[in-house]
Amino acid sequence: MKKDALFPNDSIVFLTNRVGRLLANHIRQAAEHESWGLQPQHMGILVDLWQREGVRQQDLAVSNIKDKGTIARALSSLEEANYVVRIPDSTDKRNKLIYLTHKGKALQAQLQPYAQMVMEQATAGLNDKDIAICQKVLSHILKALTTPGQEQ
Amino acid sequence: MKKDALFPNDSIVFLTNRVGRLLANHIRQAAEHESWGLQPQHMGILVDLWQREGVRQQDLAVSNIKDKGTIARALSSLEEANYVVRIPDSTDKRNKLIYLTHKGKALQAQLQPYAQMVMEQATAGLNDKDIAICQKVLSHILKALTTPGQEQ
DNA sequence: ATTAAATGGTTGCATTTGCAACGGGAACGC
DNA sequence: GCGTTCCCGTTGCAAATGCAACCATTTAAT
Repeated sequence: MKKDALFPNDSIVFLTNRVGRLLANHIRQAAEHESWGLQPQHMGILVDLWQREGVRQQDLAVSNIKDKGTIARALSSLEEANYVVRIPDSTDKRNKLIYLTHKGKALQAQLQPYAQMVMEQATAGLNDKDIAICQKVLSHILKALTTPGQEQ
Repeated sequence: MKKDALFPNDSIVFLTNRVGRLLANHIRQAAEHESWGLQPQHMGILVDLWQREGVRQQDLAVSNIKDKGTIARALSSLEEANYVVRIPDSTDKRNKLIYLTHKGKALQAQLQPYAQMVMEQATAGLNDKDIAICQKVLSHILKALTTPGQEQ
């Protein structure tokens, strides 16, 4: 049993936590001098929307691993800043479907250089295969802990 | 240039963010029914202290990637709960050195089973070599982004 | 059909957080 | 010596967050 290595600083638990905040901070700071009024919380939501629009707030809450109330408030400011719109769902009036505005779509390409710059600095010296494995492992963990009832 | 894959949900930036919070949430919830009055923020600080005691608050702030004010308040509650003590540094009276109490040290072994349980669920189906590579990549990124002036 | 249970979004509240300002202490200048 | 600058910890403030309560709507039960 070499399994005592759960709490040490090189364990996945705490590495993901710290690397995650670190990367987000760097990208945000790199892009900060621009005129976009982006708050830290907004990035994760926008990333989701760049991949799939028309989702419910609840969907965004789940994939962002945040409370639905938190998402609701973040969307209010994103809507106020004209990045997204809330469209009532005609088939189920409880839902509001979230869509990007033109401004919200354009932001992806504008932020790209900053994200790329940070990632290049972060991964300099690493080979692409290891990075791919890291992504695979993290994706696996994400799925393992979010997919509701499977194991045992 | 296959470099468009920075914002997608499978990029390291957002995987680390979400997996990090997810793992921390799971461990905390798994251990929640216990009597320890632990708050989410406390875990990261304790992990550091389990590895090296007698550090300054500033050191904890840097390694936890949090504001020094945030760390100061977290330590106040940890101190109040009798997990740590602040010892004034006699050689430099600006510093306060943080040490674990007996209760704080004992907590590591008590939390271990919960952390292990969550990690086993999270990494079931992954091979140890890939997990090790993932840790290596994340450690590399952590160092690359925290070591002040290096490349370019 | 009517009632009960479940779901989605909003809001109040308390906690957590980062930022900035402050004060005490140390290091370096003169 | 004295003053300037820097570093560390603390605290006020505003923003972000989770939780829970609430309302509207849908679905299930009878």
